[in-house]
Amino acid sequence: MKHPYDARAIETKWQRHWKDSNAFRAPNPGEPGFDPNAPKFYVLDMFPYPSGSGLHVGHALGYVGTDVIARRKRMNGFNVLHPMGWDAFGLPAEQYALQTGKHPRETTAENTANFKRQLELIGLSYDWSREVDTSDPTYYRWTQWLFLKLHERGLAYQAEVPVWWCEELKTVLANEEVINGRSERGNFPCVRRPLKQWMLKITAYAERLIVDLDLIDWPESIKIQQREWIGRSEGAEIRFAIEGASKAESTVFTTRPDTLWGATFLVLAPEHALVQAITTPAQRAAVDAYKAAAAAKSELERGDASKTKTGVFTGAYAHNPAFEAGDPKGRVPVWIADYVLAGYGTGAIMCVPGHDERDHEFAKTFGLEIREVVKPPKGAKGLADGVCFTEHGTAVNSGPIDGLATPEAKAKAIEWLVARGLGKARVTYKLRDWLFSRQRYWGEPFPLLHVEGGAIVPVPEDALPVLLPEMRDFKPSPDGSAPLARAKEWVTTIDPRTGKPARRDTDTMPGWAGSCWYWLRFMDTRNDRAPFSKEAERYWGPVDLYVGGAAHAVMHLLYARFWHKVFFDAGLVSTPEPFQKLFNQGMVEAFAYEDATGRLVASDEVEARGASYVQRTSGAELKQIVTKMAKSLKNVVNPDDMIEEHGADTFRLYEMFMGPLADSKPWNTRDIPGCRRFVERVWRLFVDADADAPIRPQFARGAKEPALEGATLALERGVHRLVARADDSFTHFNLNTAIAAMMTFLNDATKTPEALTRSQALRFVQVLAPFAPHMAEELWQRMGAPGEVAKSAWPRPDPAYLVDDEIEIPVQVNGKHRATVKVPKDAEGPAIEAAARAGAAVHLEGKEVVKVVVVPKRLVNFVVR
RNA sequence: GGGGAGAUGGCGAAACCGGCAGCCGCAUCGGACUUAAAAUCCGAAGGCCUUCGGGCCGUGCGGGUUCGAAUCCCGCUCUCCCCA
Repeated sequence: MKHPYDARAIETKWQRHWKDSNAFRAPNPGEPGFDPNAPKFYVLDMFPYPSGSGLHVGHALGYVGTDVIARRKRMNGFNVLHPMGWDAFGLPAEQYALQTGKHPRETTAENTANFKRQLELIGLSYDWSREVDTSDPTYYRWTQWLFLKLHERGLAYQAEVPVWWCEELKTVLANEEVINGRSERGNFPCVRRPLKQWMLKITAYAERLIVDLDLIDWPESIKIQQREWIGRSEGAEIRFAIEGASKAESTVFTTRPDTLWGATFLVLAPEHALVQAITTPAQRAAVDAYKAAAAAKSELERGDASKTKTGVFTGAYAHNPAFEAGDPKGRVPVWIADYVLAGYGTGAIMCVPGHDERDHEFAKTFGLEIREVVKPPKGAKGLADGVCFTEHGTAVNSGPIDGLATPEAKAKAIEWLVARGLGKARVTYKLRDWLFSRQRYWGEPFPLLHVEGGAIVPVPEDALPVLLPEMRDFKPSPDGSAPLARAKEWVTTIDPRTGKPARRDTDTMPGWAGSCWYWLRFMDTRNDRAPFSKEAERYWGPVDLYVGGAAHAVMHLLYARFWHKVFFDAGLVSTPEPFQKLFNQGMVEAFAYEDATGRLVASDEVEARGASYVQRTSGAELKQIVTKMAKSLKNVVNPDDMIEEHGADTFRLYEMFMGPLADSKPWNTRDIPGCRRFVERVWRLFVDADADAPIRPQFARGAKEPALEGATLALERGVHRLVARADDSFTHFNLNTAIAAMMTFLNDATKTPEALTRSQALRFVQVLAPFAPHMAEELWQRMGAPGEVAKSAWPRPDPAYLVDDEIEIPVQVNGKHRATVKVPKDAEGPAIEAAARAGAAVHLEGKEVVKVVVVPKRLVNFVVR
């Protein structure tokens, strides 16, 4: 064989060609090769954290998807920006380092090299000249610079915030390292303890983060999740004076100011600043004990409404401002309870046990007064029936607002409070300010100096980056201070502005920091005077299509939007939103096997016996289930192995052929040969492996084009249908249907290979090109077509070829399919009906036709009696 | 606990605006080629029944709307994902 299909040879050849010719470099405006007339398209993957285990086939799904889209967009004439980089700072590298003693810088370099090798093996058309690494000083220099922009605008501040502390490990732990109040490592008890931390004031943007969701083309489900997360609620702040000598006052937030007249007690968060001051000596011991217990709980446990309510009386009383001074109904006890969170609203609530579930439970548990102030509408159950009524109704026992429906009662109550100076309307959000400090080593140092007198000043721009000091031992210190605090020479510095001694800030930024602006750096990666130039941003921004897992629905996508909006306000970017369209690819799952007891059996111990599966050692019958890929299940599939065995083109095709990009679906290595066969059949259609010629003569340059008739005409229709179906697949991201269309065309062409023309073959290869780019390029070259298929113009389907002259129309009787008739494609209603009557005559005989539904080009339905 | 997505043959799936359910593959079975096997090519195939004409059932379950529902509405079950 002189021209066998040799995936490895073809793929190596073209990957080298793309690299050597910078085929996918996207020049910026003003650079050589930039085409100002072409529209731009910025398609971005969520960049990966380069873990030690490398890419698996699930990561590859999104990357292959965006690559197919990017390649087709180039063929559609767009300037395509399609970059890739590494979200390289973060906890896992540091934990790995603590275990192995290998510096995170080394492991990160190895891991990114491995990731890049894997991505290149897949034949992805990234512009590698724009590669970024968030842990590289040339990158984090600008992360620090942008942080200072936030700092300048008053959006970064320090606060005492509770963090997880593990006494046993003598360290601060991140949220994700604490599970049910115990350390993930070692399972030791943890407590929340206050520590001074950097916070970012994302709450200042809460409203805009909600409102601007209307500007972007994102899945509604993600928008809903973000709105939920931000959790806007309207209500009022009301001031309750505390009884006694102190002039203390407690401000509560409520969404139901109309129920003020039913507030019979207050509950403060255990951490509330007032607690200390108002607790009576008799209650002090109980209060202190309760506070200590609350500190050990996570917010989840505390907020869990199903749990029995706990709380402690402070001994103090407050005055409900709805009532006259001295009115005993206005004298309400003040409790503390852990279901009230310090960070939400004002950290204090007024309790209306008649109309709030949790307050109701609490009052019943502790024997507090329950008063009805909202009468349920007719038919609904209320306090009279022993039920806590929380919906809208009519105000009763509520003085000035009696008789009003809940919405009006709310408004009137606020008016009444404002008039008396007792409260005001307020909107509050569940969203909390963002804890931005970590007491960790492997992250961006804060570019801040603590100078004499306690002030904190930014490091001047020209002194950036503040380099992460070289340290060998970066375990957290036993006193809870950050590892950087031990880099003594690094910490001790001078303030370049005054020449006076200063101390560096020793916290580092969280793993999210680098991903808060990377899409901007990609626009102008090598800029060393600014994070990115205005010209580049104005041309490339915003990202047209952002693809990643739905896992990042809130955290990353909210943080990224927040930073982008700050940049927008600072005049650094020209759009209020960073990502115009968002698309979530599905999870790639894998089969796993469980035995009769439900125990999981590793995939490599499983053998297929026809349609069933058995355990190789025991012969026990197993059930196939679908679950995520995990090392522990031994069902992780590595793309390297797949490519080694079948080639990158087959691998890419299978990734896309599995199903719609958005769906979760199981990887099934057994299915790959189908795609492999497709690739080989394409090759054989074009190349006679035993001949001398690199391509069958009928497809070579200068080959005679047969007339458009008979089988050739049928194939011509097929090509147009193929392109139309492929185009359609790109609007819905169900690229599997484009591949199905190619297979259909191939099946047809294989039946009458001599009828296939060079022009049809070229167009087929063009459609193939985004999916199987190496083979497409090879065939394109062998056909002697000009340039590269990657840069050729995507074919357009001609509607005239999309429909046959005669079409088949189903005929139904009473909605049941009874016959199929052939009619000319433009046949009108009466003609179709006549044909249908004839076609379904047997089924109409002796029946009375009551109604006929004729949908031209679609169907006919006879309704008979 | 809250939020999101989903359920179609043995398996992955297709089906545009409500109009022939199951395109295209996998696995399976039959045939051709071969000394043989692999590869390749051709063909069958949702289930049940059949007098071989065809008939009945069928898109997680139960209702509804409609000439007509995988698709729309109401109620339920189950699965997956995310957050803390």
